[in-house]
Amino acid sequence: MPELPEVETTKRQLEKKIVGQKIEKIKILSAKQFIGNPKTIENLVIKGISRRAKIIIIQLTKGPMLLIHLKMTGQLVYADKTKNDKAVFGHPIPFAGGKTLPGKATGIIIRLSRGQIFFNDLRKFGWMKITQNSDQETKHLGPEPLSKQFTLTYLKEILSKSKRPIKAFLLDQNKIAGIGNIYASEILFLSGIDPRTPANKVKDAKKLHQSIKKILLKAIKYQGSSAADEAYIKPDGTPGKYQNHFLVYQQEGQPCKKCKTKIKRIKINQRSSYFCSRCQK
DNA sequence: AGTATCCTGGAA
DNA sequence: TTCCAGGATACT
Repeated sequence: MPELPEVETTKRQLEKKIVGQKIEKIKILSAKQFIGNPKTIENLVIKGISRRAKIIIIQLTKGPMLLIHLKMTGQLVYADKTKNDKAVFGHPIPFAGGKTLPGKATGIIIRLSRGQIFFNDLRKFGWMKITQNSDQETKHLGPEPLSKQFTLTYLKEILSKSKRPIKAFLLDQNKIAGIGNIYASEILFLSGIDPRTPANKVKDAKKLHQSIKKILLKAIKYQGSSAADEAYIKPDGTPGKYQNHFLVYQQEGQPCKKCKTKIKRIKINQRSSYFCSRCQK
């Protein structure tokens, strides 16, 4: 699930907690989700944490990095060490909202000097990967939409080269990195663009460019979206709040916030797309 | 450009 | 029982 705003929120919260801590032990419960030999990064110290598109990058002393992709249902939850879990690593500990960790979806546990990170992922699409060089995973990605590299000129240029529906186009990580299914719909509503419009037929690229930045910044401000089933929660175990501000996503049948027309849901490339047929042309 | 696939569970 | 879900890739 997590898209740029959720991954950015996760990165910011984790940063405050884990930088400077030593990785003591990695426990893998879901083998296919961990790529590399965990022993090679045990006893290394976390130097920093960053984000590229939807990938979290944890930098370690001596060079290696731990890359993490949450895919649809991944969560990274952090718990400080308490008297309860001091003795037994991986032993269930009480957590926010009456939950216990590890839970059924916990696939990987990283024990740090002063706490633990739980990687939970119901659908098991997410992964962690040890690498010396993140180029392989990031070189194909387009610019970060909130960076200076993402200019109006660039957007116009890539739009002109594609006939794909603009909704599918926005999900293409090679063009712009970090937008996912929630925010693609939100962005197009704010832009007043029908999601089926071929990319090269988009008239107001400037409006689209502004809307991409606006929506992503607003979603970061609200710490991401925890839609329906809490597939996404923040490292502190609590949900984000952008779902309380959805313009069209998951609003099928609800009145459009601008004109009261019922919001429609259609499939574009197998993915639900929400829009107002009156406001978006 | 489309479709199938990795997985699990909740809702219709 | 079928459909649906914040992602991305490997195929035809």
